[in-house]
Amino acid sequence: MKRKDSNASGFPEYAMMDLPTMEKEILTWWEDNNVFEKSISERPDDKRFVFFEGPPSANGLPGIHHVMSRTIKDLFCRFKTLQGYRVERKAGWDTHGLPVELGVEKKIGITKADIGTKITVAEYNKLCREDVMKFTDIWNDLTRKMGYWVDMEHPYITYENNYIESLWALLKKLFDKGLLYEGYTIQPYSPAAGTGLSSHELNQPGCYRDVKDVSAVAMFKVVKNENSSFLFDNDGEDVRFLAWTTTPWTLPSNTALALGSEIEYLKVKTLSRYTGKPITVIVAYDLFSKYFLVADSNRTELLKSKVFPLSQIANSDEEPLIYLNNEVKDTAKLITSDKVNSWLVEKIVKGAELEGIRYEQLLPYAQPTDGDAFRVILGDFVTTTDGTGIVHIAPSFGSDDFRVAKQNSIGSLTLVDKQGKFVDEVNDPVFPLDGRFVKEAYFTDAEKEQEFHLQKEILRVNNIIADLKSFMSADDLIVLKLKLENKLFKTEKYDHSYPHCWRTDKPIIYYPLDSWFIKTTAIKERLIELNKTINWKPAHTGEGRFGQWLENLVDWNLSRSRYWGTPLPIWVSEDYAETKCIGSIAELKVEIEKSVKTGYMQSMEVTDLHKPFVDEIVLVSDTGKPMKRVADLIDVWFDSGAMPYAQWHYPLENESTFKQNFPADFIAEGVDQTRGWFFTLHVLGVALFDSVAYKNVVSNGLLLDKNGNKMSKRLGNVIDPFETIEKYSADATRWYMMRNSDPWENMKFDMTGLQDVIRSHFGTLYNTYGFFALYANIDNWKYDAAKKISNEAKPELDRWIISKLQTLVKDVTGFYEDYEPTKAARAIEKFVDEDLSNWYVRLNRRRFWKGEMSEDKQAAYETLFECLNAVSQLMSPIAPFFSEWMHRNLNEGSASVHLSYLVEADERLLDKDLEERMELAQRSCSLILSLRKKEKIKVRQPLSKILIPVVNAKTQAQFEKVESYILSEVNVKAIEYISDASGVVKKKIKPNFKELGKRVGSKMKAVQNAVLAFTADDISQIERDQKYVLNLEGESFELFLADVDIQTEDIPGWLVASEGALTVALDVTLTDALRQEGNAREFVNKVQNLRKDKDFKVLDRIKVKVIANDMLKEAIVNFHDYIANEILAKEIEVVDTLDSFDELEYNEETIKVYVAVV
RNA sequence: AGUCUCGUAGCUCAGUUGGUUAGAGCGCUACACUGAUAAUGUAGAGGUCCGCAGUUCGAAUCUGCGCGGGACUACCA
Repeated sequence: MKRKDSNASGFPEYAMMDLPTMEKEILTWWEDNNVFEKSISERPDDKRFVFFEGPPSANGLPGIHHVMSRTIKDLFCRFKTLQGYRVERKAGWDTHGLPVELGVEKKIGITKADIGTKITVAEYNKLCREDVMKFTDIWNDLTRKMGYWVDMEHPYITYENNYIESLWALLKKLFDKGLLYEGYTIQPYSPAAGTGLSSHELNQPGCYRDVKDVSAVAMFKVVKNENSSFLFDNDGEDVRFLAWTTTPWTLPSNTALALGSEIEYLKVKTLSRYTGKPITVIVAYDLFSKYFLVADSNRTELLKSKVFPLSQIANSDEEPLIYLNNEVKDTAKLITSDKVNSWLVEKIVKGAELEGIRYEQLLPYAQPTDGDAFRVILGDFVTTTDGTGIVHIAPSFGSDDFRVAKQNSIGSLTLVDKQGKFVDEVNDPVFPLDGRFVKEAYFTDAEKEQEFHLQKEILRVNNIIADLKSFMSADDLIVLKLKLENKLFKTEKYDHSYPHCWRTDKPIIYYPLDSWFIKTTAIKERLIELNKTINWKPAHTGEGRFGQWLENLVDWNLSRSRYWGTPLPIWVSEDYAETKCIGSIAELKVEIEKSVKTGYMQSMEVTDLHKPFVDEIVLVSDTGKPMKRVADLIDVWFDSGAMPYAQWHYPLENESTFKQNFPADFIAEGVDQTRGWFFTLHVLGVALFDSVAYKNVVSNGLLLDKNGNKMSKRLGNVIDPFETIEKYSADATRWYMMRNSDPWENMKFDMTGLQDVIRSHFGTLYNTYGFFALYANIDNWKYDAAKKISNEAKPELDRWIISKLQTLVKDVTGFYEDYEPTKAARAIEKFVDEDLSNWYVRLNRRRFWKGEMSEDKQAAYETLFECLNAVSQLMSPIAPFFSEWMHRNLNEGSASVHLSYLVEADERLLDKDLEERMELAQRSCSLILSLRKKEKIKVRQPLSKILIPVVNAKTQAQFEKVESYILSEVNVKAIEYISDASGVVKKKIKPNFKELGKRVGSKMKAVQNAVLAFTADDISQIERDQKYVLNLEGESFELFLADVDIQTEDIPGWLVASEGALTVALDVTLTDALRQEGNAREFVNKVQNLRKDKDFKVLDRIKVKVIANDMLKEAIVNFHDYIANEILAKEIEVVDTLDSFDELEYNEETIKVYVAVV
């Protein structure tokens, strides 16, 4: 930054604040002096603060939101360094995963289908490896420029062999603990492509498409037994559950029905619309009108009112409510003429009462062998938004189904194979289903044609459809079958959006697939328990979002069918009877040796743990069978969740390093990582070491544009971090982000806010420093701790700001320790702006520039120096550059502020009384200035007297100590204090609701009225006696002084202003003497401005000649010395004519003045 | 759809265990101040505290039901 002073000694002074340039200079200095390295190496090895860096994906470009999250990471690390901790920060790169694969595919113009044909897996992975690190330079550049201190020279990289080897070792530990198992889960699956799909893939554009499917409401016949008998009128009654499905092909695999426990269900007598037979159906109340004609909504309400409340139903003698064709009310007349509109509501029950009721299997092609089945269970996912409020459960074809079935020990049927065809067991004498595709879209045209002829023939032969017109899908056939068997209530076409496979364009199905899992449910309790020991910022993320997630934990599916990632180190024999989990390269080599000896493979070097190399390895089982690696890669979240271990190549080496660095004291990432990195870190910490992985975690919110929209390239509202830093500086950006709102809130990023921060905070501080440097250099003052003036010897204002500073140090340290950066930043801002700049410096300006060096001056320099020095430390975590700049300016030749040790608050320097009276002074000044303003009397015009009513001696004593500040600030000669006894003060009283409300409660209104009715005598009485007995409707209350607020309302004859309990009155009478003095000050002001215009030096002596009017003459005569002293004039001469002069506006007149340096 | 979260002045945000006149900064308007001067002060205008209902003597604050924004998870009969 451009220096103003040419001489190198003293405190540097600058021409203009230029933060971006300042930062570049500081960066160079840091690098030349290895400051970051020193900030670690100079701290003791045995006092560590452990930080984990969440690895960003180097595959994408950094954005402004990275500046946000990294500011948070950086600032707490810097803060802990100030406190004397050693804080190592190892950078990391997340390098695996689908985005990398997709990036490469886009780049070279292939699709997944081309892998293995147009390009080998080896070539493909090579490209991924090259491509993923392409932006590292840009990342490193941003890291440097934003002042984020992290070790970019020794990062952990998730694709490196050592890293992967660590992952293998950890997986093996899990395997040995029995926490790694093979199981199956319901996943999106494309039969046509023969592969499972991830949610990423399903969420690609165009995957969800609107299709028309056949939906069916099937009827499940209730088995009458003890549980269900209450649903039956007689033994012959045919009671059915209605359940809706958009995938009738899953009905043969139905094994349960799910109801909502709080949902109300109706038992309704009606007639089958297909067979005309009388049936009784169970359907949700809310959906009743969807299937049965109800005249109008009033009827629905009536229905409800007649059958409710539930508690009354049991012992109600009332007739059941019957509507027939909406009119006739007679059970006997329930007849066949109008099937849909004939109904009779008999009963209403909650879902919970129906739990456990059994029903007959709908389509008994096969029986489940893995559990009980065909029961009513309760599911929290059941709604009444559509369907019947009863959900058909096919555990193999829906994830909710699977989960709820497992919870209720319901058996399952998987009557569809991996090609998407019904298995042979679905063998129906009439309807050709076995071996056929469940979705019409899977058939080729030729197959469809062939199948159509077959269907036509068989339906004709069986006298079902004489002449079938078109192909029937599996859904159609099943619906037809149900219809014929009186198991169908209704069917219709249904439009909905359904996911399709992006490779084949065919609809996907949900299908149980083999996958490898980490059994997180086995350690669920421990995960929850240990989570409670983690300090989450904000707390609700830990308790709410994360806590809930843990409560509803499912096992972690590790398997991914991908190419570029960490291979699962598990080899299995062909019959799956034997399994080996490999935990290291060494172990793998031993196994390869064995295998080579057996002859299953050629000897080979292990150089890369990725596909396809590991897949070429065939091991030998203990019983001598060949073993192949399972094809899966693992979830990339395992990569990053394992970084506490793998970054050190632990557990294969570096045990002591690991132990020193686990668990983390602190981590921070975006809130979107709650179920990502925060979760996987936690799971692995608990599963492997029964420990939390981190003790404190800050999850920051999203960064939005200034209108609250998400930043996106499409909207063109993306903020470039490099441009922002270049233009406004990193410090201002960091400070703005931290001070604007708590980091866990979403933040609207607005450039004008950034400019405000520069102007108001950095500008003020820069100015304050500049002011200090200017005068300290004139006096050639240097800080010398040995010669310090004791605090007691310093004036009131100095002790005040020092006291304030102690509070600030204490508060800010506490805020940082609580991970509350916003509170810290705001406290610092407030101190700098309100206390230091706008009160301390403003009131003290004279002390700095007036006269020779003195002890008082020294005290002022010392005080301001100490404040600036402490502020630079306190702000250094958030604004590392500016604080460095100020610190090094203040302490010539010193080391970095980031190597310093944080000041501690000295409680002895705290003086609450002093702070209180200074606040009285500030508030008084503000009131008096507002009075002056109201009367249009400028501050330059002295006034004679202020009147302040005081309630007690202490308050008066407090005022007296700060009297001089008030008087000089508002330019008044004297303060007079009056007590109540004077009787001139008119007061008003009102109840203190907070105090009184606690005691009188509901009588508050009456008490309020009584208090408001107080006379002046009543008020003096309570002030004198400290209490007052109040009579209210025969009861008496003791009212104490603390129960009321008494304020001065008016002082007759004075100009009065009040704020809370503080009242000031101002005497605005102007005497001649006052007027003359005012005129003198006016003249001084004008001449001072002239000096400045003429670029006189601050210390230049001048001579003055003036053609004065009478008003000015008088002032010059009576206040000659004062004027001369102020304007540094050796002589002031009143003359009649002037050859050369300047014109000055003086009290609405123009005067001629000549000034010159002598 | 579920979970979490946010909603206070034109903008960005405070607002303690509920307490009666809801605050700050910026911006706007007006007026001052002036050897910190591309700084500063004072005043004014500006609010259905997202809505409705409830609890209470009293609700921005507590409860319920909605509305709107956002995130995550899920995509389901």
